[in-house]
Amino acid sequence: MPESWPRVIAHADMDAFYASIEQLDDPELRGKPLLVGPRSDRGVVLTASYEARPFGVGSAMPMARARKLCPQAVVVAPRFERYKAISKRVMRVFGDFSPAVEALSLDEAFLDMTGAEHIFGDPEAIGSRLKDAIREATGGLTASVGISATKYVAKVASGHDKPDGLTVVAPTEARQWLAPQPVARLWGAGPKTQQRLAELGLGTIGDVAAADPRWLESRLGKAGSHFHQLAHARDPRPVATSRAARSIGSERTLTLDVKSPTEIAFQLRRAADSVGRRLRRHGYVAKGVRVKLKRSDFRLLTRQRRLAEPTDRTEDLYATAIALLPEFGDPGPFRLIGIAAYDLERQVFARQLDLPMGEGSRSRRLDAVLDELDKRFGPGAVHRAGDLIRQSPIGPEVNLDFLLDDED
DNA sequence: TCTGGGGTCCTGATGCTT
DNA sequence: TCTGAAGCATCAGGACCC
Repeated sequence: MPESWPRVIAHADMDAFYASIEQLDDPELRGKPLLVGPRSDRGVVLTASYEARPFGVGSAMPMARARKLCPQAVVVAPRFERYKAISKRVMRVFGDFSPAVEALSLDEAFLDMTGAEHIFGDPEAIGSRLKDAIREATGGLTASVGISATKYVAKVASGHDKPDGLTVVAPTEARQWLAPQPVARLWGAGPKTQQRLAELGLGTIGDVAAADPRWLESRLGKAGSHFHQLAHARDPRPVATSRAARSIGSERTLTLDVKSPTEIAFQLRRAADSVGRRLRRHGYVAKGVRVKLKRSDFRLLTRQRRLAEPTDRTEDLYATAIALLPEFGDPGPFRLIGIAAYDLERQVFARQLDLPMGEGSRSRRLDAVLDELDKRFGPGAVHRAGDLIRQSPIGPEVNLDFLLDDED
């Protein structure tokens, strides 16, 4: 590896992922402008195919506007299960190239390829082999790849020549390469920050690099010094292979705004059910519940409450959400209703510990589990709290879900 | 034109503890 | 016992990303 490459980081980004999958699955859609998103007008475009983009249509655009701009576009409802399945294939390809893969979403990831030149060749060779492998594994989907020595520059590079692009930026050239690009390419600078930067007379990444970092921080807070670092192509963040979730939520924009307490309660129940299911599936308990309501005028309101006991039970989430409602002091109507579980903690499932499932009534089986834990960890090392055994020396929690016959 | 759903992180206000 | 400052946790809101 040349000494000028302290790390080799690739960022791979699938091109118009959802739309390309729809075109792959249905040859009729190939070569046509296509929008993936809700068929109703109350929503936004998830992905527009490259044929639709010349009409000015892009993701996150309100569906109603997209249809006006491109009336001939075919609209397809998203099929997330299908996208997940293809994503798995793509991620497996990434895993063949590097043990250090950080997935950012279904369709993009960072790969730390440091030291892999001996196997795959120089950065250009790595990039084209990666693209070929993706195309082969998916039956024809393309990805754009950026390669540099930092995550940030690799990310900007992958977006430089879309679709089906490959951009390699040597670390010695990174700063110069970034300089003429607009501040919109700063990762983390959205519309508000771009506006602020413009007011400060900063239009390009080079302008940000040339600015005094203390002055930037005084104007933009922590983000100011962060942007200054990025503008100098400095980004020491490692490719993080795993991260624990911090919150799990479910929210829905309703077809019509709702005001009736019954309807609000029904939506909270639906959201609590979805969140509870996902907490249990992923082995988390939550220590807090947050309710989210969006008024008809789009003002977003949140209220949250910490729980006396961590939980993954739908009933607890729902009851807490209902109890939070009076704290909003706003009767609605609301266009969006949602719940999030936050302050998550991993728990160890009794099944994973190979504890006895026991026989007979629930309380008899519970006694059997407690006896076994006493034997393994000493009397009193664990105790029961609700439907969990807490303070286990082998993990934060032991879940007794399997004793709950009436659980879903 | 009229604004999704899944998240993360940051900031400022507030209240509790020492 | 009172008071204030410092430190910390929590909460609500906002910006951002894909």
